Amino acid sequence: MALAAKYDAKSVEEKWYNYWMENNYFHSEVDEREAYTIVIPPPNVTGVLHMGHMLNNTIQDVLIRKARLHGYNACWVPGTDHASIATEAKVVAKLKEEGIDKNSLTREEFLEHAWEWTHKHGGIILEQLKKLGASCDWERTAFTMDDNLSASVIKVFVDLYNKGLIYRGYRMVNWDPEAKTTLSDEEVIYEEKQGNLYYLNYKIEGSDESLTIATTRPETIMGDTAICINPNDERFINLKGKKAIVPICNRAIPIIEDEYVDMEFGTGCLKVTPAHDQNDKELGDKHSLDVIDIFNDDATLNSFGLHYEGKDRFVVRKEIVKELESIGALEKTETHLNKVGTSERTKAVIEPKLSDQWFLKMEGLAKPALDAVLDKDVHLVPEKFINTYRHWMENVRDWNISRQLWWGHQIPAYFYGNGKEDFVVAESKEEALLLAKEKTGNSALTITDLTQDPDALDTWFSSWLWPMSVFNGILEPDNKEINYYYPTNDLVTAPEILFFWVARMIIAGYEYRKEKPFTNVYLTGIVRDKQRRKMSKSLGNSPDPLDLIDQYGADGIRVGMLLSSPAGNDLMFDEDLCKQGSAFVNKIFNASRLVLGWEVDADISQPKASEVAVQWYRSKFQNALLELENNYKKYRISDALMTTYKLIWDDFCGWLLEMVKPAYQCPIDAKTYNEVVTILEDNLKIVHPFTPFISEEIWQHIKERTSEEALIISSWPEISEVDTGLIKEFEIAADVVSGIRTIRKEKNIAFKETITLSILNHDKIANIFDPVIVKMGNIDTLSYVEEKVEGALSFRVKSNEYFIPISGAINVEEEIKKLTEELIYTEGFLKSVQKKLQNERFVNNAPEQVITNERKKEADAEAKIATLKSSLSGLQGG
RNA sequence: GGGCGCUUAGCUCAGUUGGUUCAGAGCACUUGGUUUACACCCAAGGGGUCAGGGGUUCGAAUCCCUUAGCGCCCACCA
Repeated sequence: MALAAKYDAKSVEEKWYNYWMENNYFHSEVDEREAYTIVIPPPNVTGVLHMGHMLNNTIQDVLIRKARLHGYNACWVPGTDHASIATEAKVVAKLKEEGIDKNSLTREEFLEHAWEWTHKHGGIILEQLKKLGASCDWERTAFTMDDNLSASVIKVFVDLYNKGLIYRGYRMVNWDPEAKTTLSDEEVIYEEKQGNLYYLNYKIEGSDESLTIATTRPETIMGDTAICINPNDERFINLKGKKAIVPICNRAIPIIEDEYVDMEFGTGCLKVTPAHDQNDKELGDKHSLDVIDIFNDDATLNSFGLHYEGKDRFVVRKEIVKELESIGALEKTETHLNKVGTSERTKAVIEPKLSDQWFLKMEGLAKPALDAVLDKDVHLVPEKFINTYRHWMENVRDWNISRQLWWGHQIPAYFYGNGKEDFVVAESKEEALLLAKEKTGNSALTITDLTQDPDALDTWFSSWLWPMSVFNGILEPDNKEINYYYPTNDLVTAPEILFFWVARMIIAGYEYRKEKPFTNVYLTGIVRDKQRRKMSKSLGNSPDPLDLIDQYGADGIRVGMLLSSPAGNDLMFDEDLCKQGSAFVNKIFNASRLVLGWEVDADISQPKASEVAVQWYRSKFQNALLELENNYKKYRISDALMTTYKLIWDDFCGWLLEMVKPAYQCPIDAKTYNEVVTILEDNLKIVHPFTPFISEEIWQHIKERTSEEALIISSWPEISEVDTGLIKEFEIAADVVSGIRTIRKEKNIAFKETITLSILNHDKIANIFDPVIVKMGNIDTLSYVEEKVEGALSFRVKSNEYFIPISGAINVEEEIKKLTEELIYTEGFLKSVQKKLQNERFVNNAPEQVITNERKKEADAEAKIATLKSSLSGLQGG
C-alpha cells in the first residue's frame, strides 16, 4: 500500500497507539533483562493536562522509548496523586455550588462525595497522556490512595512513630484560614506587599506618660500580652518594670526587656502577641507571658476581639485604625514593604497559629539523603541544583505532616482519653486497642473508647514513598518487583518540587530500602509564554495541549516542546516551535514517500555516485549515533533532537536522497534501493523516541511486519567505527558543489543546463566523490587538467582550483576583483598565523599539537596564495 | 539580609580541560529558484565589541576581580 499524498497525523496516531496497546508493548514484567524504570511524578488525580505536564512527560517518554529500543526491560509507571488540599478544596467548592456546607456533613459523607468526584474526574489526565503518545505501563497505574499504597503510608507512619521520629507538638504553624488547615513551610509563598507600619501609643500605667510601638498588625492588639524593649536602650530606662495599657481593651501588660529587639527599627518598642507571631511566641515562652488567641479558625475575631467579634481580620484592621485614631492612640502611619505569607493553594494570607500538630524529625533522616546527592550517587541534572539542595538539607526543619483535612490518609493515632498523651499509634484500631490496654493497664477499654485523630496526613507524606509503594515495596520489602525495578533509573520533574518531593523520596528511600530511589533526576524548566510569563490558568496564557495536538499532531508538539528545553532552563513556549515540529514530521513523511515510491529495476547496476553516497551517509549516521550517545548521557535532549533533525533533514534528505535519486520517471537499481531503505529504517529507529507515531507508520509501510517486528520494540542501531576521512573528503566535494551553485546563481545558469568542470590540483588524485559532484552539479564532463583554463570562471576549495568555461565573455574585471579580495583575506590570515609562529613565547609554551596545526595553516595559506597569484597574473596578462 | 545562577545574532540557545578559520546552531530575515517527495520545499546571503570595565596569559566567550541588569532559593526583623 502506498503512502497517502498527505500525512494525516490524527488517524495515524490513533491507529498506532491502539496497536501498541493491543500488543501490550508498554507492559513490563520481571524478566532476565536489565530493568529501566521511571515512575511518573503523579499529577493531581482530578487535574487536567497543562503545558508543564506535556514537557515533562514527553521527556519521560523519549527516555523510556530509547531504553526500550536498547533492549532494556522498560517500565514507566503511571499514576495519580490524591492531592489532599487541592482536591478537598475542589470538592468543597462543588458542594457549595450545590448548597451543601462541608461542616454539615459527617466525615464519611464528605468522603463519599470526594470519592465520587475522584472517580468522575480522576484519570482524565492519564487519558490525555495517551494522546501525547506516552508509553506508560497502564496496567500498573497507581493512585496514592489505593489500598496498598494507603497501607504503606500508615505502616511508615507507625514505624517512624515507634522510632521516635514522629511526635506531637504544640507549635506555631502556618494556618490557612480559607482551607482551615495547616500548611508546611514549603506550601507558603512569601510575597512582597506594600503595607503600612502603624505607630500606636500605649499609656503607661499610673502615669500620664505613654510609649509608642510600631506594628504592621494593629488588629492583634487584643492579643498583646507584653511590650518589649531592648535592655540597652537608654531611651526607655524610665519604663523598666512598669506596665502599659493596651488601647481599646484597657488591659495592663508588662514591659519586658529582651535584646532581641532591634533598637533601630520603628520606635524600639515592640508589642508582643505570642498567639499570632512566631517571634512573639518565642519571647512569650522565654518570659512566661500569657497567650491570648483572638482568632477563630476562619480568621475572624473571637470574643477576645470585643466589639470586633465575628469580623474578618482585614476588616478589623481598617476599622481599628480608625478607632485608634479617634481616641488619639494612633501616632502616625508609614508605608512599609513587608513579606506576606500566602497559601500556595488558596492564596489566602497565612495566619501564624498555635496548635497541636504532628511533626517528623528530619535532621537524622536528611543526612544520608544529603550525602547521596553530594557524592553523586543520586545525580541532579543540571548540577546547579546541588547547591540549592544542600542548602536546604543542611537547614532542614521538622516537617509538619498533619493537615486539618478529611481527604487523605487519616492519621493512625487513637485517643482513649482527653489528656495530651492519651493516645496510641497503630496500624489498625484493633491493634490500637491492645496497645491502649497495655499502656493504661485498663483491660476494660473497648474499641468504642478509641477516637482516631481526625487529621489527615500531608499529601507529600504519601508521595515520598511513591517509587517504593508503586511496587508494593513497603508492605512486602522483599517482593520480586521491588527488588527488580528499584532503584529506578531516571526521575523527570520540575525544580519547584525538589524539596517537597524529590528530597523526601531520597530520604524515604534510604530509610526504607537503604538505597536511593533513582539514579538521575532530570529537572525541567517552567514553561513560559513568549513574554516570559509563567503559563497559568489565571493568566489564560496557556494553550490547551489537546488543541495543540489536534492542530500539529502529537509528534509535532513533542518535537516543538523539545526543540528548546535545556535541562533546568525555562522553556519559552512559542507555537512556531510546534510548526517547526510538524514541518519535521512532514519532511520525514515526504522523504519516505519518495523512497518507497521508487520503481526498482533489478537489472540496472548501481551508479558510482550512489555507491559512494551510501558509504558516506553510513559514516555520517555512525557519527550521529556517537553524538546522540553523548547527548543522552548528559540529558541534553534538545541537542539529541537537533542532531537527529539535522541528520535527517540535511544529510538524509538534502544530500543522500538527492545523490541517489534516479532521473525523472526512471527506476532505481535494486542495490541502492535496498541500502536506502535500510538507512531509512535506521533513521526511523533513532527518531522514534521523538516522533513515535510517524516513525511507526513509515516502518510498517516499508513492509509487512509481525507484532514482534514493530518499531517500538525493534533495536537501536549498533555503533561501529566512524570513517572520518570519508566525511572530510565529502565535505570537500560538498564545497565544490556549493561553489558550482554559487557560480550558477551569479551567472544565471539554470540547473537544467549542464556545465563542464575542470579541476587543477597538484597531486591529481581524484576525489572519491567526483561522481557526486557530477550529479549534484549537473556536470557533463569532469576532468583533471595540468594548467589553468583560459577564459573560464573559477573558484578554489582548499588549494585546488576549479574551472567552468563559459560560452560568451567572462567579466575579467569582476574575476580580478574577486580573486584580489580572496587574496587579501588569505594574506591577512597568513600574516596572523605567522605572527603567532614568530612569537617565541607562543612556540615555547603552546602544546605541540597547536603549533603543528598553526604550521599546517601556514603552509595551506601559502599554497593558496600562490594559486591565487598565478590566477591573477594570468587574468591580468591575458 | 544571606546563598546560588544567568547576560553570546532579531528570537531560543550551544560553545567540554583557555589553543585549528572559534565567534556557532535552529528559527526568523533578505535575495533567487521550483511542472520531476515536500513552499511544512531548494539554494545563496546578511546579521554579534560574546552585558560594561579591569586583570592573568604567548593566547580569553572560556580563568580572576569589579560594575550594571535579570532570575531563583533560603531567612522570624515588629
